[in-house]
Amino acid sequence: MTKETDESIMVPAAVIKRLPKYHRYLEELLNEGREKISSQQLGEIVGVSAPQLRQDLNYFGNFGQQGYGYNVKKLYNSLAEVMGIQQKSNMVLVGVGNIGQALVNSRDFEKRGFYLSAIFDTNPKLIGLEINGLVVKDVVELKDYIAENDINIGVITVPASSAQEVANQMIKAGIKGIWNFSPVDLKTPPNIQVENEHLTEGLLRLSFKVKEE
Amino acid sequence: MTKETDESIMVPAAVIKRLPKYHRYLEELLNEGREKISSQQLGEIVGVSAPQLRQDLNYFGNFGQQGYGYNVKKLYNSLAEVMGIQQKSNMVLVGVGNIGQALVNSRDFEKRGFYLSAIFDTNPKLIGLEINGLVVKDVVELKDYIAENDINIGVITVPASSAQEVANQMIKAGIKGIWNFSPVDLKTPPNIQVENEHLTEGLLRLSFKVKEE
DNA sequence: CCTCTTTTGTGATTTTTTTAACAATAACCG
DNA sequence: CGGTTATTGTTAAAAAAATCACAAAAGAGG
Repeated sequence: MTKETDESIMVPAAVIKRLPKYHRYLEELLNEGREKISSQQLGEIVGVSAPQLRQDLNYFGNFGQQGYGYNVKKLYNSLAEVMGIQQKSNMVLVGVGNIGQALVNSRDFEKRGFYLSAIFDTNPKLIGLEINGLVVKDVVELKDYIAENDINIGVITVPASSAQEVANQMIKAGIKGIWNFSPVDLKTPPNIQVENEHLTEGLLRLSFKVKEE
Repeated sequence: MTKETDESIMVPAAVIKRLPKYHRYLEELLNEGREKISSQQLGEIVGVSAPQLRQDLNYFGNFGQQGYGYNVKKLYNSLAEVMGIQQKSNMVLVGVGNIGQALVNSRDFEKRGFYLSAIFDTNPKLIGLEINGLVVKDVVELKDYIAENDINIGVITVPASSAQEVANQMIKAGIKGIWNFSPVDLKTPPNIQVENEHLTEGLLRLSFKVKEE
């Protein structure tokens, strides 16, 4: 009955992009105490068509039940598992500047199982400083720290000029994924996953659309 | 010779998404003193195929010259114009929390012509405080400020619970575009442009890809 | 326990996006 | 100043993504 969760079938990037959104809205529904939902209803809430939603979900398994719909809790948990946020993961952050500090202070991601384990910088004025319970370490310790502490995600919030160098060190130390806030497209081997938050690009796209209107 | 810059031909979202990247790499090339470049070469640098690059650019005009390629400076300026960053625009920011403060302090976008004109919050402890040259105003002043000061972009960095309310006020006051950092999909009329920076979604996508590998 | 209704999962179709191919055009060089 | 080469702009083909449509399955109600 259950579809092969085999990696052999490549999941389209467009589908991956929508997964977190499904997860977010399901969380809301769960908090509202909603028990079941149809693809039609969930699609309307999320802003995708019902068939698309069903097709997206079916890349990962058959989570629904004909004549009934989807159980909200079950689907929420299934998606969490698909995205790998059932088992917690540890992160390090390099670059305790503006955005870096904002991330350290907010730690919004901890409630989704992403723990910030240590933070690093090169600036001697910052090293040793405590920010929201974490002491800024010297970036020279980065490589050893990653290797010794089961870290699989690295957050890069350094200026463009040093982003690639930081990424290289993380990769050498065995990191699996990089969450990159530097306005740089990192050069990485294919087994290293990168997700970019190129904020300025977002603003430029907005500007284009505003002008277009 | 020049193609119609008519809005009648809808520009695909996929194309819009790539424009800022082209712009960024052209800026680099310009700084390196590069004078001309072929679609083949630029495509390799940016990471898109040469035909795609040409087709993308041709949505907006014929910027190249056969047998020569593209003049870097000319193309850079043309793209800047396409994206509407030739004329400066003024922004307001609401929500002087972690990310809000980071944006106010860095002001990375000012060098691209986006000026932060005023910042707002509801927290009495923050109102009156000066951050990087800007005094935090009470959010009750928001509507009048926007209406009176030629503001066309609003930055939302408030918690999810108040994001929609802030957006509503901005829209009522006549804003054109919203750069939204709240983990919420804002409900807006079709003439209002929204660009979301849903950071947590990025991290979840990364998690998925890391797990998949 | 049978019929009717709901709603999924999925194969077929349409639309969109990307890639390929090439004719047209301009620079370059002797 | 003409031939050769480079490279665009654009049309056509291929690939990818989204939508449609419907058979199959499960629940609900009598």
